[in-house]
Amino acid sequence: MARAPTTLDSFNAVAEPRRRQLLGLLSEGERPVNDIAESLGWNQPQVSKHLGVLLEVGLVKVRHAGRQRIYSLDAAPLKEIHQWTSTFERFWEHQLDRIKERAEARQALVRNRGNVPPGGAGES
Amino acid sequence: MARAPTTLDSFNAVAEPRRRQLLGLLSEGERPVNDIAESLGWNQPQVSKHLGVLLEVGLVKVRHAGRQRIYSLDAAPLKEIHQWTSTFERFWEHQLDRIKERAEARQALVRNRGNVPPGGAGES
DNA sequence: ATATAATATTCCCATATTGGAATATGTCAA
DNA sequence: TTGACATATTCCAATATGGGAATATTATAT
Repeated sequence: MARAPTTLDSFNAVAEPRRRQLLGLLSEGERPVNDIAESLGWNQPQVSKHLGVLLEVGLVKVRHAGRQRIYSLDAAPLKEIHQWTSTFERFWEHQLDRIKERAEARQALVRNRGNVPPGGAGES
Repeated sequence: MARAPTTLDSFNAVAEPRRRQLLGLLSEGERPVNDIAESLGWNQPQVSKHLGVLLEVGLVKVRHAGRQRIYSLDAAPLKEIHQWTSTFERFWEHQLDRIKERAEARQALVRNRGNVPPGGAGES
């Protein structure tokens, strides 16, 4: 089996740094393709291809204006990613606290027994 | 050029649903490989391979315990993803508000002119 | 109808993937 | 040392990628 297509979901679509860059640009406002190409310094087909992926997963919308296609951000699918990462928030939120706790535990040992366990901080 | 390797960053590592599942399991506590394989119903080499990717991007840690390797979650790298998606939070937070606003604008037009313009807001 | 501008699509290449099967490595016990 | 358990690695197939170059499509103006 191969890797899941980038058009499968927003997790895969957004794994590509250039597509994140593209979304960042569109967060400033809607834009036609050539504008984007010039702003980012990419060539036009590459822009169209990346926009195609983003379109398939619903991260952008298109509006036809004459011969231009105006692309705009539709960030809703990012909500799923945000929510998924949120379920792990507690693991990095209290990281510093836990480090502090360990340091304090070592301090207590120093005060009680007068020596420092391996890898620990010295006494005050 | 090919797609970026899954071991490049957490964005790529986490694009695979099975790896998200694995992280979810590890969020309940550290576990040896065979335990994971049994819990998820995967075969052992697959578990080792996915753990290898997660290890390379720093999403898990290993501890050797006899012939077992106990893997544990290290969610810190997910913070970057969380923060990136947060950048777009305002776009989905006020989405319902904006839909409501458009609906109200149409209602106002109906009251004023007695008809509804196609799909959008007309003159004031 | 024709030329031109704006965008999308196709073809190609080098590379990486996931899963399965088989095998290798490492660690303990007797 | 030998055997058994726990885990990692290798080899394979099918598939998908992203970039470049060339080309096709679509829409406008004359």
